[in-house]
Amino acid sequence: MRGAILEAAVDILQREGAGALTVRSVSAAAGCSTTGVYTWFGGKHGLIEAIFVDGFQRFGAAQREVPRGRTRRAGDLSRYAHAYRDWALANPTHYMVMFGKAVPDYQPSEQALTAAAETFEQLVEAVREATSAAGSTDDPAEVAHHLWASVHGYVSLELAGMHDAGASAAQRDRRFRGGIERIRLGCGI
Amino acid sequence: MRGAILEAAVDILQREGAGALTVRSVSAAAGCSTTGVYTWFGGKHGLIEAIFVDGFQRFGAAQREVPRGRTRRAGDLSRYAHAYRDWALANPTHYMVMFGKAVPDYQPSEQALTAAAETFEQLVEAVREATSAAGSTDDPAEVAHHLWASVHGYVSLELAGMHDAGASAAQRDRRFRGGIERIRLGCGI
DNA sequence: CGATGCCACGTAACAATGTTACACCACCGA
DNA sequence: TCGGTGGTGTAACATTGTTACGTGGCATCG
Repeated sequence: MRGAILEAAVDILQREGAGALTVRSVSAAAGCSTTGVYTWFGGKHGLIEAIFVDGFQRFGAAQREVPRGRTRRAGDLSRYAHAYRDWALANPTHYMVMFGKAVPDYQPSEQALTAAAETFEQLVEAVREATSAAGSTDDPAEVAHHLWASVHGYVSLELAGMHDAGASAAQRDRRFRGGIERIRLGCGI
Repeated sequence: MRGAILEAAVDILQREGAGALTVRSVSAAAGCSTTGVYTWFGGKHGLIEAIFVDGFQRFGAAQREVPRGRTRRAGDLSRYAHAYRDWALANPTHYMVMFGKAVPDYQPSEQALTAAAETFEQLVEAVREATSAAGSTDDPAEVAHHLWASVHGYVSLELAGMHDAGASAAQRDRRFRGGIERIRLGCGI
């Protein structure tokens, strides 16, 4: 039952948005009564938390599926960036629950943030190999945080619609590719 | 009356968060009935839109108050970045309404996004001077978007609590300063 | 085998919220 | 003076999160 509720909740979130994610709609889609959400998740807050953690697990799984070169080289990181953006664009509402306060008054618990941090650790590990291969002395965790923040910034602005009005998908793709280059090499000023 | 309602709404948003921003609470704080929100803003949606536009106006004003050097040099941009972060940390809920989908089912209208774009134009102008001073041939709009996205990414992750658990304010400040350097010079891999 | 307790579940209710219908009243032009 | 227009308040409605209470099935134990 717990799995069915969570699955229904994620499905509604993806298809109809955060505003349609109500206890009644979820329980109806899961085939139970509203009380089911309370017995299994303690309330809507707990359900959102489960969605949050589930999102980072799916997100981390998508990152792990990024094909790796024989030896980790700098260019490989652009594949992570594209995989990051692809997942976010494919799951925009889910992404916004994880990063954008899409649900008012929801604050992830310490455990939930720890689950998120585990996903981040994957990136740190990849960066660690890349920095050592590139002979850099930078702290991998700081570099990883920088990559995460920069890519998240691009994705977040894109999801918020903060683009030139009417930018096509191809234009957005090109802008993101240029962004990856600037993340790697600096902005030139 | 319209100004009183908007002022009350922003005040509640800042002090109690997006979850406490209800039509009744706003109208009570503004000293009118719930109908007032409908006569002046057409509903909660219109009120949020007004808050959105108001936020970008305040945000743009804060950016314009950044002291400028005699000639715009590259280093000046770090002052913009710090002003950006300072405003966001001082107005976290307002910032999240503008960028983070803090209110479910709210999608900024074309006009609202245009108002946001005007604030962005200020940054483009500043970048234009800096790129020409630095002899760069990059498109200022692309560089400005890159700066915006990168700084927004740092700020957004910080507001979302995506940090090492228990990072102090000083540690967060230092991380952001390092981030600005990496934005300018690249991440090293 | 029968009794007992526990746990999942549903029904129904409650408070809060966004929204709307309707009446009221001040003001203004004819 | 009269009619109308527009801002205002009251009250109601549908929806949402939440909880109290009753029910039934299932395991455990005498």
